[in-house]
Amino acid sequence: MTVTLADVAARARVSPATVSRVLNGNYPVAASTRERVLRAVDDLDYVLNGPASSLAAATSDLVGILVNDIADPFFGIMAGAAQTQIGGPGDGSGRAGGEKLAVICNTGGSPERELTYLTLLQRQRAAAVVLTGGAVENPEHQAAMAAKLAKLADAGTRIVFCGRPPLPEGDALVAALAFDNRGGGRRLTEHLISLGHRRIGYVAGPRERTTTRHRLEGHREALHAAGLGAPAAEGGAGGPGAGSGDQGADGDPLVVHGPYDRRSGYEATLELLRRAPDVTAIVAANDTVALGACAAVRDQGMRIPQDISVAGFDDLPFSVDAVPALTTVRLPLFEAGARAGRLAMGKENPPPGGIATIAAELMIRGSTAAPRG
Amino acid sequence: MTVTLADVAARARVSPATVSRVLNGNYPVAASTRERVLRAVDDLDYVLNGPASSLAAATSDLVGILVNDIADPFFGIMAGAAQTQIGGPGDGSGRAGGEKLAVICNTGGSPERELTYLTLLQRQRAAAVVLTGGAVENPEHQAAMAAKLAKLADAGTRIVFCGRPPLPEGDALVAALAFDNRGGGRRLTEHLISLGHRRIGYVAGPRERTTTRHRLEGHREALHAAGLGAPAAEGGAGGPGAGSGDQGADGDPLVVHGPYDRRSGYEATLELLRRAPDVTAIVAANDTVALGACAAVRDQGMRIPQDISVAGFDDLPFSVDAVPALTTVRLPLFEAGARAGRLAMGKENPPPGGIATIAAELMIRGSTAAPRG
DNA sequence: ACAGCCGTAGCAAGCGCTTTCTACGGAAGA
DNA sequence: TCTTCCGTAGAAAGCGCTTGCTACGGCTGT
Repeated sequence: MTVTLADVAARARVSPATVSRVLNGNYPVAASTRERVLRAVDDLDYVLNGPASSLAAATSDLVGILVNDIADPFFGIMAGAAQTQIGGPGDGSGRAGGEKLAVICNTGGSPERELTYLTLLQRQRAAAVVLTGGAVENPEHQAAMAAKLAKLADAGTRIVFCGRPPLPEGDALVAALAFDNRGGGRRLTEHLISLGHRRIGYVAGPRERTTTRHRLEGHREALHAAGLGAPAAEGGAGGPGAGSGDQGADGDPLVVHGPYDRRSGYEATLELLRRAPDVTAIVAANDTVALGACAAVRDQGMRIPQDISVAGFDDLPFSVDAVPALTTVRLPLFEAGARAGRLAMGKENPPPGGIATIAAELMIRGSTAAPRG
Repeated sequence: MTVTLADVAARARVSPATVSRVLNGNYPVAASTRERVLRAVDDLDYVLNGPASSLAAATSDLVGILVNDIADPFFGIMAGAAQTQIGGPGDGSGRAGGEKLAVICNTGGSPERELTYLTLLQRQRAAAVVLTGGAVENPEHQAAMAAKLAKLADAGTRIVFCGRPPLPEGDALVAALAFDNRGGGRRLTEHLISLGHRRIGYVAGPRERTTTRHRLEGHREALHAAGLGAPAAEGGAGGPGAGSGDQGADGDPLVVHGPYDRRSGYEATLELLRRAPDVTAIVAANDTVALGACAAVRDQGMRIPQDISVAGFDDLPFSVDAVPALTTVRLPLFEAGARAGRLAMGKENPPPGGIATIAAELMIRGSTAAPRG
């Protein structure tokens, strides 16, 4: 039923070995023979059997891209950009050789699924794996990840981090592209402070996430530098047994944690406004959350930015269209994703030290202004 | 270096066949033996070799999901939902059996890449393929797609369409979930007409796209029904050699085509306003385009909806947060994606006739209102 | 007590491809 | 003219797993 290499070989009157070599193009084959083989391939409509090929060659052409939530453009943009460098033609060069299949895996932010996907990828002998987004800061999980990644790495899989810091036990085998979340967070809050804000609410992302922590730390750095610091809750690996409440278990009433979604932004903002009616600005963990925050502020009958300023993070495409346009921190998601893709393909050399920090740029727009006289 | 089935077998003092059967769980194995094997697997940290397994079993656990643009939440939501039903655990049942690896492939809307991915998937002997989004209405491409899909289908790959109509030569092997784009488009325009609008501009998606055509047809149906029809340009497979201009080559000056992105919405709206300064409403091909349209309207110094109404399509998450909130047509993207995933997994029976139409719901919000007296 | 079964486990034959090693013919060098 | 070498093609040995078929006890039925 299905056409095999041998069928093609028979039709081209050559040996299977020759057909394989023509297809892989890594061995000298006379032009006339090649042509005959190619014609046979065409005539028979032959399609290589991937599993068989991978088995024999001990490598596959799969590249995994792990994301927390593919419905979120933050990840969609990075994943799409990475795929640009990995799969299909489209690089204009026609049916180029480096054809790989990019596999986007949606972990939903769950550590178990992350590990499961890594196993699945290991099972497929993936050529490379790109890990995007923030990592979960759970020692146990991190250890499991490190072990798994080490195993993948020495099975020949290239590992690339994109927008997340490398694991503590970072081995030299990985390349990492980390966003300057801390610096971006700091500059954003500095901007607010320079406008005259003194009481700033912060809608943070989920706890135990590097991204969440770094952005929040940047925020606090700015606050402290301006002498506005809340009780310092920094350093250490987070207080033990902080419970799961959204309440500022850090002891800081001006910070509320929640998932990275609109609803969380809405509710956390309401909570913040209840706790501290005197806040004049709200910083959200990301743009999506900021949108929810804006809605909440508006529903409370306040105007942005006259009554209260709101800022986001990421500069997703829709942020410029918010009304007023959202002040935020721009992360070059597409560029970073593309670079990660290139790194995964071995098309680009890893940065010195294996890790590069990607700058974040403050985008000042209409949603922030000086507090009312 | 790498642990193989045989190693596990040796350690468990059984034959490789037995280990395989324990792992696949499709053959009776005594409990005690199973336990011994499982322990050996654990001890050795064994990971199945996917390619070898796929080769021997002539099936793989890959499921492909084709999307036009993964950075667009429209696709991200569907893909994520589908993956929910396909990959990883997370269904609460722990390491269930039906573990599959969902592969999201980003075609960028390009026919060639679509075909390329299908070939790659065919090469991997994918268990199923989910095609999302509108199809390109190019006879040649459609024929190629039909041929490719037929080949996939009789290689045992399940084919599911999600949010796109099945191919003309629809064989019974596929299940299709089609959005009621035409009906949604019609109701949206009817709503505008009922508010009193008579001159309605339309920012359409790219030509040669089923989605674009259906939404536009719905719009025109409503117009005609109200006796507002422009020169009827319907039926037929589109005028030949219409050139590539954005201009209303259909002959309808109130319609401008462009890609499904914000920028296109912005520019097309400017063009529309120039051509017909008397329009009182603008319907966009989708929400993203609508955001661009809103920006353009605002930049022209007009207010929404007092001076001009704007409507979108899809009801993406950010639409409710636009200011004013966007009137649009809600498509149950998540539900459809999940259902497609289930269909792909064979967890759900295909709808009668193989094709189901998914209803679109009109969401009336603040961006549309009666035109100024 | 013996034939016949059922429940389990092993044997061995591939699955379709890659790749090392060998072979062969002709061109170039001696 | 004979040897050497290069360019090119074939033979064959796996890659690690699945699975049809066979084999072997102990149970049941008569």
